[in-house]
Amino acid sequence: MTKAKNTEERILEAAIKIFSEKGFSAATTSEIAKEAKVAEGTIFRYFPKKKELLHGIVLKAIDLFGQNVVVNSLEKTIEANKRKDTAELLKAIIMDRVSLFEEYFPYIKVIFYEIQFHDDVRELFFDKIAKELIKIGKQIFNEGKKRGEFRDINPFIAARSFVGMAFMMIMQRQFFSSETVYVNIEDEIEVLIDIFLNGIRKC
Amino acid sequence: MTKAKNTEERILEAAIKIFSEKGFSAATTSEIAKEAKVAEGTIFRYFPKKKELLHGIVLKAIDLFGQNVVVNSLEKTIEANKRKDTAELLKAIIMDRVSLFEEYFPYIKVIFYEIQFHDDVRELFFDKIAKELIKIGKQIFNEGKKRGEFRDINPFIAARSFVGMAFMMIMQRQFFSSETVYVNIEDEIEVLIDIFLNGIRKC
DNA sequence: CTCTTTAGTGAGTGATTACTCACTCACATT
DNA sequence: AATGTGAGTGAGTAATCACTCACTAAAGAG
Repeated sequence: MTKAKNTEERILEAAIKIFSEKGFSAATTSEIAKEAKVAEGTIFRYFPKKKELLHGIVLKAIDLFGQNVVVNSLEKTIEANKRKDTAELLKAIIMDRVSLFEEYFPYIKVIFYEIQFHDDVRELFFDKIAKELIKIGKQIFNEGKKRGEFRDINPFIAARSFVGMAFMMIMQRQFFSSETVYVNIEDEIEVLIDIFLNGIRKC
Repeated sequence: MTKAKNTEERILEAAIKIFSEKGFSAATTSEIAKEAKVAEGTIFRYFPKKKELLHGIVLKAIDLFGQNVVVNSLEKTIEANKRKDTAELLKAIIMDRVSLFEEYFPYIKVIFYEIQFHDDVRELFFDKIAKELIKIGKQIFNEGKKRGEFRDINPFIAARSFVGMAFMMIMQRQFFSSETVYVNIEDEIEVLIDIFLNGIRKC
């Protein structure tokens, strides 16, 4: 039982590694088996089809997301909102999640890229992650709006814009870090938040 | 000769279609052949390896980009900057490129996906497209800065942020259009520009 | 100790893949 | 009319793929 759980975990971790390196289609089950140090047949005991490995990854990501992002950030939102202004709150939330984001980047990468080819992945992602993210975003945004800090901007577009800014930063850092000038990631995030909040703030 | 050029074109167009639908690895040369209405062997006369099809697509995208974006937008930048402010200029440039963007979305999709797996694609993209985009972005930004319209923000981060906002919008529209409320794309872009310019503007 | 169960194995399999090559045939050249 | 050329063909091939299954080993139950 303990051994079994361990094996399944090892297979999933290997799958995440290989999928994020090569993409779902280019990854082979034999390579995943080698990485997980199990026989190829063992994979199919736990995941009867290759695609179920992908589902396993998405489900694990949803789980991790639920643990680390939703609960935690909502708590902080409510707690910190009593003392600080929205800018500082947002900054605190994002900064707190930078390392988490980098740690789970392989998951993000796999989900983000395979979303376009697999409808089931897309639906899972949207229902379990995107909706929650949108909810949190709107919540924070509406809080600031109520206090008169923000202008009257569609909160969905605002939240999506910020995610896009952050996403592009991560992408550039991942793929073109050597070609572009290096800036400390915390400094960069401060700039992002600065641009974004100024963008939606009354002034 | 004319027939030959036609064949190569047809193969490339079929490849773009299939690659953007399934990704490079999941796409098969036989399917591309069927789509292009040539024998499978014909593909390998023009593109000896499957991967050269991918290169062909990237090169074609670079070509289209050079024709439609770089030259055109730089001209417009210089010309329009004499009368309008940066907000209007930016709006004009983006609006003008929306339909172009949607038309060439399969190219963008393929390049964006494969960039992470193929160093050669990455280098081509960076040298021929990203550098130009950064240059244009900086140019527009510095123009506004010189006039005292903008605050002192790293122009690279600013430009990248805007691209990220737009990119996320396109992504959401492509993959989650049915799940989210539909807003006219022109209105959305106005919001994006509004947030962005407010974000970098002095006030 | 025997029997049952169950996790793990890896050689084997049919299907599919990228790629080859001997071939065709509509032309142009002589 | 005879010959040469090269774009286009598609059956063929070796390699590789996801997936299967008869098996082993270990451990727990009786």
